[in-house]
Amino acid sequence: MTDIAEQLRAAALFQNLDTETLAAIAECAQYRQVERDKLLFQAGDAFQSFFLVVDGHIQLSRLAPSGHEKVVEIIGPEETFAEAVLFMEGRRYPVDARALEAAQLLAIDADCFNRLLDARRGLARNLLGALSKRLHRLVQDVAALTLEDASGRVVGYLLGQIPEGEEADAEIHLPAKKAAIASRLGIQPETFSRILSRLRETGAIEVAGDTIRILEPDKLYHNPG
Amino acid sequence: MTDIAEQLRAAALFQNLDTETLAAIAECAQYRQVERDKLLFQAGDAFQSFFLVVDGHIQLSRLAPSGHEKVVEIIGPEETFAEAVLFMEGRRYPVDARALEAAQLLAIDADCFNRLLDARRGLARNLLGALSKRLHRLVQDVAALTLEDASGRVVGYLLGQIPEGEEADAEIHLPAKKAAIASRLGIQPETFSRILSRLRETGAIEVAGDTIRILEPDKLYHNPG
DNA sequence: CGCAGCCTTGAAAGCTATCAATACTAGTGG
DNA sequence: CCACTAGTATTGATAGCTTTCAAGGCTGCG
Repeated sequence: MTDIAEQLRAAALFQNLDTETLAAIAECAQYRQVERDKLLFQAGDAFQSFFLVVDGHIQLSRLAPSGHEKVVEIIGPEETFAEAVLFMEGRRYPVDARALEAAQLLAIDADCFNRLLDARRGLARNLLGALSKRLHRLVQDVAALTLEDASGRVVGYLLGQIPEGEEADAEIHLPAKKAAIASRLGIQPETFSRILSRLRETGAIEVAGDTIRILEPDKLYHNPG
Repeated sequence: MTDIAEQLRAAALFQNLDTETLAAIAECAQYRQVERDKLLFQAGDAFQSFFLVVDGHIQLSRLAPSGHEKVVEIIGPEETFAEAVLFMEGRRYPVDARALEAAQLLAIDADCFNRLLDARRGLARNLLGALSKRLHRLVQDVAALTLEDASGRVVGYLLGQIPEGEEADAEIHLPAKKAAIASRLGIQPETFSRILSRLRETGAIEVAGDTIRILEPDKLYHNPG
């Protein structure tokens, strides 16, 4: 098995595929580096490939007519993005993709992958699963944006970042600059900072740079602004 | 071709499928009526089938811990919903589905449809297309919720409701009670009402019950609260 | 006619954004 | 090793938009 196929296997999108199929996909893929703060693609660009993050973090964002930027998602290692564009009319990327730090990616060629899609059973199913999961997360985001206030969204985000099986005394590493995370949560950086301060003052969390330790999960709730 | 197959063909999800495949799907489907305000399913219910709206409108909503209800989407005739649940872990509906008015639906059995998915080429592709489209819309929603204020979202919604090729003097019929649409837009009914009033006062629109006429599209913009 | 539900309108309170200034951090160069 | 600088984060004060609470108006139906 090639190096690339090995990387692919790590992604949820490509799990449970036979080695032959993985090898075929690997033929469609090639490595790509992006420097910190560089654009990988821009909203409106013609769609050529989708991506698997091998190392680093990529930020997907949209620009508003007013000039404000909104972070839609922050993608980390072993996660894929832009797969959905394969099936969208127009075949253009709907968002900007920017590297938050120097990142290594695998670019999977759209046309090449498309040909595999009909031939290989299970591949379409994997994609459907991946899209459904993303869909579900987005629905949750929309609900959070309207049902919860800023504190609630921050708390929800922190809880969602807790690593598996580490409920007590969890330590979270923020995957991006605080301003980017604030945007992802639909709030201003200042508000994000203030909310963390309040949580810190109540003894719920401990903040040290981009590391946050959850001390008392119970205290996270009911901290209105 | 059966009556059911004919209905299926209307949905974007089942377009460009050969008649044999359509007939096979029709075998998985059966009619279902829902009375006004009745629940079709509830968040947490075991997933058994997804739906095509033949007539009427269905509202998908989520209940917050606080007891508030948020409308995620309003589904009209020839549209499908809950397809994504087919591929989600847990196999439970993530939202409530309620009829806004007496509605007729086609319920497509999940297990039955699932078996077709592997056998029939093109079917998976259609699903992928449908999910991608929905995904894209949700991303736009998320962006709108954070990039635009309440007026901007209302205006965006109105523009999105304009029927094809009717740019000038368009007439819009609101598909649901104003309170439901307000929730969909992430605002309170009072705010929705006030924003429509302001647009009316500026001469941009004309409101008569659930019918809205766009008089001067240019005036829709730049009407801060 | 009268009731119930929905929508509209008004006034006040609350949350978040904005503007502004100060700390802090990391990387650079003297 | 320290000073400097640019970017990032925090903190403060104010303004603005939206929500909330309340009351009045409208419409359709029994």
